[in-house]
Amino acid sequence: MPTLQDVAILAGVSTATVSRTLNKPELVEPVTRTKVAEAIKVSGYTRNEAARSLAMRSSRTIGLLTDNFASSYFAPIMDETVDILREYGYYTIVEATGNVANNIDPGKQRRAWQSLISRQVESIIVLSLLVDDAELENMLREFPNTVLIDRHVHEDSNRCITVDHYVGGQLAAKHLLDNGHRNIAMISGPENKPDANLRGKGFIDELLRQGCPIKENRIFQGDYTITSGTNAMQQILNGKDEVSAVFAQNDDMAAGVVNACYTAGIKVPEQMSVVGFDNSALATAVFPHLTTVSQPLKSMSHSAATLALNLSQRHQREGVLPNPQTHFMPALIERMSVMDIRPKQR
Amino acid sequence: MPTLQDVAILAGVSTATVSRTLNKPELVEPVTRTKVAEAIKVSGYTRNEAARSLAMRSSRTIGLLTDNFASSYFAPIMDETVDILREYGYYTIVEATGNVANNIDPGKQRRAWQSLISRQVESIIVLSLLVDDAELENMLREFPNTVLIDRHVHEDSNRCITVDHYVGGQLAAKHLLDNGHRNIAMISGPENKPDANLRGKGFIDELLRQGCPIKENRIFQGDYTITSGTNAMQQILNGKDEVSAVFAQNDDMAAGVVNACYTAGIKVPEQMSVVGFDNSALATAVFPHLTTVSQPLKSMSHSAATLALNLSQRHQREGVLPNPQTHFMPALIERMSVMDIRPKQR
DNA sequence: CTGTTAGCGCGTTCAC
DNA sequence: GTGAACGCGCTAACAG
Repeated sequence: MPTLQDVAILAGVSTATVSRTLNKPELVEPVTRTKVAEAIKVSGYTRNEAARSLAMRSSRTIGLLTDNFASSYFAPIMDETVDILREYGYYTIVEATGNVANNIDPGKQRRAWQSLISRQVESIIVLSLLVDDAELENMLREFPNTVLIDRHVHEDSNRCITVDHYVGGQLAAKHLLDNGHRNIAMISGPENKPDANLRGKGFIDELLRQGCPIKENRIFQGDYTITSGTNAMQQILNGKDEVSAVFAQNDDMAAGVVNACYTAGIKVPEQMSVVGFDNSALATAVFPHLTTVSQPLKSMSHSAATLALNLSQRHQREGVLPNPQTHFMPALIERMSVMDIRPKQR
Repeated sequence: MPTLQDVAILAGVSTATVSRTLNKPELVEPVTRTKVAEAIKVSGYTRNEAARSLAMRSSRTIGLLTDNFASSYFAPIMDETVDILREYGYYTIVEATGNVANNIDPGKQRRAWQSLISRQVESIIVLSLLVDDAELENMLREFPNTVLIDRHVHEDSNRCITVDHYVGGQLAAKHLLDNGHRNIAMISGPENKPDANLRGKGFIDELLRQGCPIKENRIFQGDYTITSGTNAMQQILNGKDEVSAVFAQNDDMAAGVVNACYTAGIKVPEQMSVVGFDNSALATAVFPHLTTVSQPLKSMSHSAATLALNLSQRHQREGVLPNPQTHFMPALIERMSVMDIRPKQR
């Protein structure tokens, strides 16, 4: 690997000049500029970011901490964030804790996080459902330049991107009610997850408010996995309870619900309506395409990136970007999995 | 951020000693060792990987280049590879080119790749369907320490992990034939992709070999997306051609096929059998669960990681690992989307 | 506009 | 077993 030094000699200038043509070309004579450019080309020089970071006391990189690549509902956020950050000349390094659903390993979480810090990231965006609250608190304390997406540990709105899951739950309830459903079941996400709890609470409250309280025995526990959705639905079906609609607190479980229905010979939406949550890739992969509650991932990514940038060293130099929106509202996406069962009027 | 220096002062020793206790603890007196450990703890020291890379002339990191996080069939490979590499004390830094299906941007590809190189990765694992062959050749030339997963540009088996797609196609054909299907259609992947072509060729050849050649007009062009599967299947259905089974060259398209069927009131597998390819997460999300051809992703990841390690600087020092298997065979996973239509025997 | 010089934080000889 | 000194590749003053 050729170094700045090599290029300098080749171009017959000093290393400082090469560095300048690379970083502040306007400060260097056009003639030497091309001379240097030439030397860079023929030598195949690539700058050493490690050395650069050291010298600048700034890595110009931000870290993204996620659970795992395979089951991330948030893959679109990752793509978007990386893109935005790159526009601002920032690197993103993404680390996965390797946690999968119920198999979480705090050791790996910490190592992944440590790895980001030792790479001198200027801030960290946490995009994880599986790092628990206590651990998150620790991370926040040890490394304050942290932006949380959809986690509520810290109340500083400068560090948290949030979505109103409660409203999301309400949206789901309203939609079902509007379509004439009265016998409604719900499949919850993991018990200890605030987002899941909020979705449930919004749903239940709205049902109650509209005079159609949900029955206790129509609430089933799931854990956001497809199979948990399938299992819950089987219970519902076996119960011989006359349910006409189900709200699954995420799309994976909703897909499981659809599976259970068809396996049992129940048609969706003709005999069973289902509403999901997240508007994940699955929603348009299964039949029928899922009516679901979507989060504005793109906007959220943008805010997260902006917040991370503002927290970084850039802050002190080029000034901060205007503070972006941090609280977002979900929206109901109407597709094919809910049927209007109101009596036809003529 | 505290530095080695800070720790040294705090512990009342030299920086060299701190460095040693960190990297070669056996060379330092137990007493001072604990003294240093203490100082590290109270100061909250984290080592600066940038400085370390510089001094060691080695980053101990390998790069993973992929298309994007959102639509990657290879997410499991990424998770697995990162895990393995970490076991060997190696960092993985993953970059996405941001390319999506038909929207590929060579500029972004190159930037993502450059970014890896400037971070001094010791080798690169390419896990991409969307970087084209010519570009791949360039990368290989400029940076030879590259491992290719499921791409065949370079014939060096030390650098290529391959899967036998041809055999995969055969497997799909055999399975359909074994279940009594004779009127079979196929939906191809992108035209210019060798993997897709091979899957198709294996399928067609096997059908021919068993005396049941596929009709020209039963081959439809897709592009690996769900909607392309749906569209192709609609054509098949509209054609009033008596097809009893469809082979989709990947699971996404197979999901699209199932969608089209149910939309048209055709039951899968009762009225239409379908076989997919990849054994992706989708395969067990849709109804019915897809019978599909799977690639041994875990083994492939292991090989890729090993190859990357052997190519890295580690090579010259600690010696290389035994060369792993590089060519893999797919397997048919039987689930619920194919029906046996052979006449019942008594 | 360009060259000289001095570190950034760490690993590594080489003396002691 | 430990410390002093040097250098990795680069940027950032400061002169000129």
